[in-house]
Amino acid sequence: MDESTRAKRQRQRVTADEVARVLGVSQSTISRAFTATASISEEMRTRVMTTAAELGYQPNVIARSLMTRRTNIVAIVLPNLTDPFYAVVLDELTQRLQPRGCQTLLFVPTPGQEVDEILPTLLQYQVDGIIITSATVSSAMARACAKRETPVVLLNRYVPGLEIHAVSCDNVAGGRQMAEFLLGQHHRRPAFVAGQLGASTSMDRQSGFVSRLQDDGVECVIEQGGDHTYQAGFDAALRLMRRSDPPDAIFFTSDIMAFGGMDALRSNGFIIPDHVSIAGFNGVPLAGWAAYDLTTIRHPFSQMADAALELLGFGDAEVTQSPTTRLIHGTLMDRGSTMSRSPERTRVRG
Amino acid sequence: MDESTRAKRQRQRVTADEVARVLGVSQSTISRAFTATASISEEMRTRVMTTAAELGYQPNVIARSLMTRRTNIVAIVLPNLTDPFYAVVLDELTQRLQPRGCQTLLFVPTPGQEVDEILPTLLQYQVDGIIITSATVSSAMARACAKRETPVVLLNRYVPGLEIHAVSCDNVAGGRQMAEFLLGQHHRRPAFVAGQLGASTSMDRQSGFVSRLQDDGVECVIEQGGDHTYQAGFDAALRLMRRSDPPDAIFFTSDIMAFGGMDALRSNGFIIPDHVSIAGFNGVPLAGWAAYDLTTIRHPFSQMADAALELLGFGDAEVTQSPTTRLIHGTLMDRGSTMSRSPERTRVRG
DNA sequence: TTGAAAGCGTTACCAC
DNA sequence: GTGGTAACGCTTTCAA
Repeated sequence: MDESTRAKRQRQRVTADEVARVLGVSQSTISRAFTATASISEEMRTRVMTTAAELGYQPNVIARSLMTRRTNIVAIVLPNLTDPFYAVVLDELTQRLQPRGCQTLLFVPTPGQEVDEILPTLLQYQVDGIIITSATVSSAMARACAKRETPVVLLNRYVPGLEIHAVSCDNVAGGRQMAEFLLGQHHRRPAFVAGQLGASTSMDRQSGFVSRLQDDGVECVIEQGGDHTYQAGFDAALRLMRRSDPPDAIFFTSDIMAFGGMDALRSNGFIIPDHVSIAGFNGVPLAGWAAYDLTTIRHPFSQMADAALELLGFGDAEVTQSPTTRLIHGTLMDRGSTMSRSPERTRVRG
Repeated sequence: MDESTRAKRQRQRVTADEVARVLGVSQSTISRAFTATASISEEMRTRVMTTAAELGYQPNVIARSLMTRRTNIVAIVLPNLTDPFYAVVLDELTQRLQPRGCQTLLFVPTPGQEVDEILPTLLQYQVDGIIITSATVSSAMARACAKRETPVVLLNRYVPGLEIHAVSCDNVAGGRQMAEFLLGQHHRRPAFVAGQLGASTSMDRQSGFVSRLQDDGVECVIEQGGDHTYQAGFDAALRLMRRSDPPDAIFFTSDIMAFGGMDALRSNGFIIPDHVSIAGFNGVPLAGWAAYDLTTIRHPFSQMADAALELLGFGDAEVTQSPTTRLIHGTLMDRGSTMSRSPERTRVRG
């Protein structure tokens, strides 16, 4: 390399070559100084570090990852950021990744865009792992990732038979818990507001809820919400309460829909929980605030994040695992949006 | 490269070399097929693309960026994700970056960690641009970025004299707007709840608010909130209302604090806005929901995101600009958390 | 412990 | 329009 080329490069950014030239050592030595396990004398390391600091040299992780095949980047796919549920999930994951020296690369599919479409783009970034929330992938894509040895974890979704890791709240159990709770409060005309058609999370909550109600011979009205939005919950609640046989409790498949439902009802003169009990699913922080004080099934956010990273291979155990599904139980938060329909009596389970 | 080496690599991932070998063309040709502007025959391009698809080849953007010096990654620094304000900001930015072929790399400083500390780590990723929200950097760091020709934009903060791009809501003007509005509603004992000590956003809102009040000879109580959290707002509201001279309006420096304040007051028997008017600053979606129906200054989220990307050089204009500060006016959202203190009379401004 | 040299998977430049 | 070859900035053998 002649001097003019070097000068030109230097203007751009400081490289290991540059530091080596200044110190009169080889470029390999610079690399070693920045590798914890490399064999290098303590004296040399400090010399390198000092000069590096002076010149403002920082190793280029992009160039490094070409050799090491590790980018220290984990891709996270989220359907949207406006639902506080995903904000919590992203927060939990990022807080765990950063101390491990990993950063989060965000992918938000546009509405209607399948995860399968964006996965190739995502793989181009050579990420060390992929976390996909509230969506699934084709088995072909799952194989493509496996072939590249890029671990993938589905978060908040699982697909029986699909050869892929999955971590989810136990939605069936959650639905049952809520049914049990509402039955205990002597509700007799419960309704369930579903999310997107075909979304397994919502269907599982529904099936757990409905089947537990049926155990006690209680029928359940099913209302299609359409999607997991405030507005969808808002509309669904009004449709339900305008029926000739309005429910005495509404279980929304997600908190954000419950918030919409509560606002709709209150704006229309209904008192919660006196006129109707409201329950949600997620347990986002807002559900605990006084304005909503929403009874809900709280996702085990921390445990889910821990499990996801463990399955990605970021845990303490460095074992490559065969596709595993982890179902974690949520916690019912008994709050003010629900009340017993016969407060005088204490229900005795038999 | 001998055959055994090639076989080993092939098992890992498909490279351009591999596609070239299969097609019996040079590796350069593969590269050209994936470069829109490259000169290559249409026939060859389709042949390459077909084989690439069959083999599952996708260009390695990490290797590419080593040559092009573009990673198509923009770093976004956010203090936390639990405040819905940042969820909106992140959402707006990501939605604009993705269509431009750019992805978002997230950095969340741990509490107490300065942005200056994480900037070196961030720069190692060779990102094409950096957006820092609600924080600032030292002039030394700003110079370090400038030297590397990595554009930086401060979002929701600006530092006069610092050689760095900045985009912010006009906080002084916002404070004045709110003062004007509350005066128009005949409030006479307004209070302001500040955020973190020394945060320019909060101080600017305060100074605009207070100075406009003084124009009308109205005094303002200043309450230190401490930080931008629900709990801080909760506590501050109670302190204010327990004074011997409680305010008739409370202007919180951020929506999330106002939410806490409203919940605190309602839980303690206060009626909003009858007993006291509440106002916030940010205009997050939740502020518009019926549960809070909060009067607030809505940040010009879209324009701020547009401006930030433009200053990063992602706009239509490809001009490298000298450090620019863009102040954009917010919009006062007149909602139900505030009311006129003398509804009979229409105030006539003189 | 250190230096030289061979990759890592691309793009860019130069001939033809 | 295409092939060869030199970067890009690093890590990692292999000798010394």
